[in-house]
Amino acid sequence: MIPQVSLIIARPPRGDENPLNSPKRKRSKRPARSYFGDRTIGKVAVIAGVSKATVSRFFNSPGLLSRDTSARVEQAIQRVGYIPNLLAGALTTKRTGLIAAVIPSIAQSIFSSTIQSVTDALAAEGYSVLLALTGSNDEYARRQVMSVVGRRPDGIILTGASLDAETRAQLRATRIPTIETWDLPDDPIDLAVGFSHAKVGAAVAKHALARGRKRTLVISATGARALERCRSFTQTMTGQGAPPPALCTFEGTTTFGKSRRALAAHLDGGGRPELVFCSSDIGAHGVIAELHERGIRIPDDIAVIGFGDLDFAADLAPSLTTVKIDGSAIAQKTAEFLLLRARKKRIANPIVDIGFELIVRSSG
Amino acid sequence: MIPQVSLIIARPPRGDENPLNSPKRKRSKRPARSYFGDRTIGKVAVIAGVSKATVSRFFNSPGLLSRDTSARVEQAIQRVGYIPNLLAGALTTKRTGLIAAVIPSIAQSIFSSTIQSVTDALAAEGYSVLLALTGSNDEYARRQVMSVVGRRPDGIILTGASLDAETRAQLRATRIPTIETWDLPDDPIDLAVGFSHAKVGAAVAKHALARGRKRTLVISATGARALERCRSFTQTMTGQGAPPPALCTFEGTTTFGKSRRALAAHLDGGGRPELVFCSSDIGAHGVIAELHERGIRIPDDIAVIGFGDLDFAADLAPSLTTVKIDGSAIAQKTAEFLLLRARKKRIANPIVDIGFELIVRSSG
DNA sequence: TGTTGTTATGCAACCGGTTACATGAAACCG
DNA sequence: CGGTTTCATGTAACCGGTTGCATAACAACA
Repeated sequence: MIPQVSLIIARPPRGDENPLNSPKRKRSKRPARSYFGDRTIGKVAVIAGVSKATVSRFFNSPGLLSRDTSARVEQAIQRVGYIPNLLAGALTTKRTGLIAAVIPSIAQSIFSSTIQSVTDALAAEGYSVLLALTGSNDEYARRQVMSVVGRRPDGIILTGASLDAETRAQLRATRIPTIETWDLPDDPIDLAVGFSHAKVGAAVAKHALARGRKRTLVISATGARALERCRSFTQTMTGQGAPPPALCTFEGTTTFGKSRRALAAHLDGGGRPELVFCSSDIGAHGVIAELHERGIRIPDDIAVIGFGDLDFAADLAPSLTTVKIDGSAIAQKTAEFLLLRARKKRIANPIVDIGFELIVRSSG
Repeated sequence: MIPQVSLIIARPPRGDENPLNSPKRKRSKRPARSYFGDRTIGKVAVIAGVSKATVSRFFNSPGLLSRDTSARVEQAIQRVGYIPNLLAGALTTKRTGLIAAVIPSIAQSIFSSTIQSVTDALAAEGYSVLLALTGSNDEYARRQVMSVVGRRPDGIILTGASLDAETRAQLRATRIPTIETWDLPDDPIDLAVGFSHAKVGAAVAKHALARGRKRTLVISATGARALERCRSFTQTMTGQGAPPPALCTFEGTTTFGKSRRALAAHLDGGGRPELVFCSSDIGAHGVIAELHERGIRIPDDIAVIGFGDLDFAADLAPSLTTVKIDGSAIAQKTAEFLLLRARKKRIANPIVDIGFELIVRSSG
């Protein structure tokens, strides 16, 4: 009894008059109202004079309801301004309608248009995209991924993030459909849609050699994939008797300025490459600007090759020779895979090599 | 006693043989297993020999548990490989830890770095970002926003999207903290962090006039904000006796190529502006490229002014005169606002003008 | 008219957590 | 040493939906 008294004293929240004689008053209502107050399916049901189940069916299997009921429910929904709580539904159905996109950065990233396409494609099917930015810190990436898993997405798209073996194993253990894109890992977690960075490096090297350019410079970010292209470029060049390429790298994302200054430093240091291979078109753009400034002719004195075939590549002067990756094809295949998994269909070939194309324009 | 027996009989988990004599068999188990199977808080609790509540407290108020219990729970978590289901928790707490970012596009958008910063800042507090891409279609934007609301985010960040009055009203009615960024609407939904596009247009116009340039060309995307800058630029110019600026617009996002071709067309059509004002640095970049091609001197013959102070602006040749918006300050204030709202603190000044800066470099 | 389907709905048991309140044990106090 | 706190934990009622099963009302059929 005494605790009861102390309880009454401790709780004079709102109006609450008349708390007398309720010998075993059960839990008073929870405090934290959601912003939605009581605009729930239950309220709609009461107003429409039907059960919660019927309102639920109004949304999920409208065909079951009679014309009359359907109309009453619809009215009630309007009156209340009801918007279904997708979280609550997801708890039962085990389908959150969430797709996680894990990506190092969205600011001027080569991947962002892929994410854009995937998001568009999936939005049409009612999915929303959860964004997880990993930066280039591995430990941080791990935490981001685990946090994402806690939200039980229906799918995870990994793009450009490098995860350690343990995180990959944990991810596999969740059994969440996972798609690695823009790469073809040796040991995929689940599905993969990408291309071989090694082949890209080799193809560019062969092109350079075919044009008789042997002294080369690589300007690259330090991402694992960019370095892989660089490695195979180097290997192919030296394999054909060319001298090992010079290498300038920088941390983080590629920018126009970083790349431009990298080239400037190299030239000032006495470097005289016949060809510069950049890890991104953005970098190539910076290189072209610097060469222009110095009055060096492209490609006669120095050829330039980029990566990505970004929207401006064809419009540069000279137009940029680069490697085109069909990002929207990756996006499309990725969306398709996710939908197949959602429908529990078998996927015959879970690893898709989307290929790439060396687009030879005037710069090299 | 009987329930015990029936329980034993009723549960021959697999193989479902022997369904005899269960007169009122209760609901068989639900079909759709989640990917996580039964790795739930309940399982952990059983293994650790405690109640679900205790496991929950292990995560949410670890201080309450005894050293011993805490250790046992932790072990059980490890053994099970348990990852808490944030959705389930959110249902009770009414805090989803989700922040929705509504934005027209992330591919090469001036806003994407703001989203990036906000995401980083909020990730540290345990929030995840839900991405909603609206495109430039109003109806589509409306649907995206409503779909987002169904997920009950703890906050909504509106950037660059234009919503009709009804959608805005609905959004206000949800009482979800909403921040409009990169703009200062007349009638904000809730909070706003931005700057006046009209003032930007006016400032650029005054700068042009101060340098004696009267014949101008505006190359702009058709977004509401870009047009607003254009409008006030025009008004200020004509107000000072200059002729009305010529105007080239294009739909969708600004690209290097679109902008470059727009200028080319204008010049070919006989236009002879003294200054070109672009709605984006990307566009200005294209303009500079075209002027270079034609051997037109910048800024002596034609000056160029951009918008955004993107990372390459200072590195162009000539370096680009542009309007700098402190996107990370917007992001920081936005994150701060959201956290304040989450903690139910009062916000003294809900509309923040972050200002802008005209950065005069060599191009104009 | 009794039987058997259909249809449209309601009932209530979940989903996987959180948390107000209850409880038992140990610590503290005069 | 009885009474009061404090501490650690358990119990069970939610959160807001979904859905298997039951049922009532009718139509169709023999």
